[in-house]
Amino acid sequence: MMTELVYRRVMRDLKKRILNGEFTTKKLPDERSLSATYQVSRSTMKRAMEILVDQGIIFKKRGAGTFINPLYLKDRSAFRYEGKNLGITDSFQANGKPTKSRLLDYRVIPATAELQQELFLTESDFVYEIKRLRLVADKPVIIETGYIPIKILPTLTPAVAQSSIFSYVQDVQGQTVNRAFLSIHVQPSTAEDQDLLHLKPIEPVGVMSGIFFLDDGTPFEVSTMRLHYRDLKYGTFVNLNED
Amino acid sequence: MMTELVYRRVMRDLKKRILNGEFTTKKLPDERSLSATYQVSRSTMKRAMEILVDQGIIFKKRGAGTFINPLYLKDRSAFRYEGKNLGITDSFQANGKPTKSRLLDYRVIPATAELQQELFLTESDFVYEIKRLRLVADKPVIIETGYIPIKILPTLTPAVAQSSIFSYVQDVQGQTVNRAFLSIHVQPSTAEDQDLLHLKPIEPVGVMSGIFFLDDGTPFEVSTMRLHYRDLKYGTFVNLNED
DNA sequence: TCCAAAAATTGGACCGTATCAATTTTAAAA
DNA sequence: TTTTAAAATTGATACGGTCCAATTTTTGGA
Repeated sequence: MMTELVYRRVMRDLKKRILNGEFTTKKLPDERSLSATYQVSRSTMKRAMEILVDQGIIFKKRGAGTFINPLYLKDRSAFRYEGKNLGITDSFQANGKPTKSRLLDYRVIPATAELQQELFLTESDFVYEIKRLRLVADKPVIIETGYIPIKILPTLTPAVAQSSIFSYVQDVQGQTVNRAFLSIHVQPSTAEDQDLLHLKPIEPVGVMSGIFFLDDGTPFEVSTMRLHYRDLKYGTFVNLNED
Repeated sequence: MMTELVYRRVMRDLKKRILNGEFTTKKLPDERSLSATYQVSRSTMKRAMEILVDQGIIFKKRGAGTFINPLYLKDRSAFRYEGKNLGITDSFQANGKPTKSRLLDYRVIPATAELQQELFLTESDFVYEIKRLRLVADKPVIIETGYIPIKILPTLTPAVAQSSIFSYVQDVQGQTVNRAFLSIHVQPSTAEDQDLLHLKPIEPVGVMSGIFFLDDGTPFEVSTMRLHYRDLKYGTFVNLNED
């Protein structure tokens, strides 16, 4: 069992205290005092607080102090924007939706030059090529083509590929897929798109492609998802001051 | 003029070097060497690199090293809605081509139910409705509609609305817009879309909408951009398991 | 040659310090 | 009382260090 990291413990506790309304003034104690009460260094305290800042729960003003975002307490559900954009999270994680999956293709091929690049492989490496059609309520929604290095998942079978590969990874390897680099765009549809996704010839198709990483940073899968444009929904928080 | 922060200088330089292809092996020197060459502490080096990790440009593997995300270098799209350039309200760049902005509409209206939700307003609140057409090389590319509460920016004028609202906020209120919730989808086009963006009736339109927040968490603006679907491109780094 | 153990490498967590900048508070002056 | 200047507060940046965990490389023995 992994011992919980200090800054996460502090972060969680502080968050809990905020939600419990322990800070009636809407102002938190200063960093130095907080780090003293938690018996951690100020750097760790800052790290914990920074996460809450990113979540929009608190904000800091140099020279003045740290304050609780009143809107957060007022209506926390409004801060959970996830409800609006089930688009992608759904296809990442198997969260209880009535989705089915049909295996269109499943084979092992040598890694192409492009795949070698993207998954950090060599010429001698092989990958699974997995093509699936995802159905929601028996309607085809996503055509997904994914490539996974054999050496990462030597025990993969078609049966597994048909259901959730990600949870399989978690079971077998104890690792989670939790980061991805995604690129989203829309392009003219192919005949196959039109056929499977019920698109008219002139209608375009939505494409989400990206690399998925394991906990430890290993590139795990390269995947392209093609979907009806009406299903292309994506929402995210963006920090604007990072350039 | 503010002297540039050390970690930002290092971050920018490293980013530049990566994009220039200086690290052919797709592997960066280790943190300790890098901090030595940049003459900064390891903590500062980590801070600089962490930003690039968040941007999806590099990723790290403990014990192994730091690597360049191969997808990042490839597929650089026409528009990059990243960082500051995420300019729904403000500056967005298009490969150095000259962009113009035409004010289509500017009025004050009562906040609709939806706006009340998104901007935390009440029935008695009013908002500016600002509609602009953005042109790249004299061709209309984006139809943008934004809503800003009067009580946040009582002094806004059409002249300002045509140029940069964000920097205006900074000047007048000393606040920055530094976070946004951005959502992307595609929907059937309206007659106006078809007209302005040269879409055929059956072709859909790309929509990017965002809620922008000030430092203190106040929602500052709701904005919607409608654009030709071929221009709808977005790259992002996703973290799935956050508390 | 091959394999397992040991060593070196590399990123992660945490600590503590010094200095600075923005803001608020206090004290002094008008 | 009001205004102004100094002092204290508070978060931000930057430094450098220790220890640890994951991975890779080297080494030594079978």
